[in-house]
Amino acid sequence: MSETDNGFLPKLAAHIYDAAKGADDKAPSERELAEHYSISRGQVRESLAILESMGVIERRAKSGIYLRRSGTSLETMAFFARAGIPVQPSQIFEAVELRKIHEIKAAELAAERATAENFERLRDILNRSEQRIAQGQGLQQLDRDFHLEIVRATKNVLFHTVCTTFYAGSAERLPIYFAKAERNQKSHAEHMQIFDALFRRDAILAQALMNTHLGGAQSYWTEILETEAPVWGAAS
Amino acid sequence: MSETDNGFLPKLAAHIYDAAKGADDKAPSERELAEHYSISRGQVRESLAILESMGVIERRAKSGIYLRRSGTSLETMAFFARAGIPVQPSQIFEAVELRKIHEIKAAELAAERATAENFERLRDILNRSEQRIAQGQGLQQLDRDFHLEIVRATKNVLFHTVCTTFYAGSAERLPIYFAKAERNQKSHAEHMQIFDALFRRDAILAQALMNTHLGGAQSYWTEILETEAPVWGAAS
DNA sequence: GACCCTAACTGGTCATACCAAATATGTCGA
DNA sequence: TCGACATATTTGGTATGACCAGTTAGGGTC
Repeated sequence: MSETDNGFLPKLAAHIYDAAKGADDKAPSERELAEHYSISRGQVRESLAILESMGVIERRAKSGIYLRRSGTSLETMAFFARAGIPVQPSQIFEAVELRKIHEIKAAELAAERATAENFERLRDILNRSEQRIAQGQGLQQLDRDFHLEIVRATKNVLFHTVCTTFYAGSAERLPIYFAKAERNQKSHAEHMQIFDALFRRDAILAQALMNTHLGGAQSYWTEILETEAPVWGAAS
Repeated sequence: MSETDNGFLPKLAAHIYDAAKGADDKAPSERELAEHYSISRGQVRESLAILESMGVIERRAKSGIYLRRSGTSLETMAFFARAGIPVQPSQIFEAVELRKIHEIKAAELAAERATAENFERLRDILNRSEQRIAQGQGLQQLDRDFHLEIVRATKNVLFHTVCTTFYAGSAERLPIYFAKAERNQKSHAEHMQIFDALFRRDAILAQALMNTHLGGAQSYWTEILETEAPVWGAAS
């Protein structure tokens, strides 16, 4: 969740998921988990309290711990992805649509509000993107940086937080998209165009370009969702 | 955060906030809190673990518990509001802007995707709004229902979840807006117009109307933010 | 007044125990 | 054979007490 994330929580969630999915959604008992990780029951309970507050599990008194697959909040989705728990295909489609809603508007606002610092960062990201492409590597991380920097340029911190959470939830499946070299090049070229539009403060053009840019990704994912099973985000 | 919310968490958060704001952001110790609520230290620690995972507090080993005012995630803001902890004015402004981004687009999508069920619910909300206005009462709850029903009509569950969280975070200050009768009438009239546009599947008009509708609220809050201190959401 | 040492405080962790409800097990009778 | 009932076990919920090792504050010294 926050910076205090110690890494144990996703591990525990993944453990519970693995054990629960084949056992009627029932997770191991607190005492079993404590013994498995060689920690006290109190520590297990602290972690379970957090997982319950996030809607990942449900604790029924005198009965057991049960996995909840219905959690659809942003934070929960991001957490699921981090823990390697697959999400529902419909959730992915919805996330992509919402991302489009956010970032087209972000492009418009960024064209108006971006400062020299934002442009500098964007330029740096584009330069490094070029290098990575020259080396034949995917630019999933830089793609994320580029888009989030545009959101940051809107100067709306809450907006940035929301979008960051979205990317955290999709981090697992971005590498699939950027596996093909042609997609990297196409993406980079479009990023360059968007940057130019932003730099020239052309909000209309920036919106249009972002629309096209994300539309391509959207149709790609739509296609994937219609043909493949939910293999992304599978447990490592 | 989720349905398991027992009501103790907001109370504890409010307690910590009250004690910490005048003491260099340092909260009472675990042992003090345990004695104050007549529960064991373990129970206190479970609650504190959740609060920490939400970014509300920070626990420094061997030192103490400290209030964090920087938490800007959606869930955290909503939680702050529920616990009666005032948020920063800038956060309110950002939330309003983000709400505008969301709901204008929601109006467009709803015009295309709304089903008979959605229209039925909207009609019901409008009817009840009329009754409330006739009785001279504010329609903060019905306003929320109206806007969220439009988002629901987009058929994007994640979208609806995000917007619901936003409203949860602003529930404390809505009554202020709807205290004046003229604002209620104006709001209701605009809702009627928006409904007509949606029903006629006129996405362009629906967007425009929603833009105007939210723009009015936005300028109102901007004005408030510039003139008043952050009194909304004050502890009850 | 600056500095240092010490004692109290604090979060982190563990072990143990008891409760009561839910669940599993085994027994007995039809 | 199978259903009904009594019993034993499991499980989450909660509380108590203890120890550790840094942090912090107080007191005393120079």
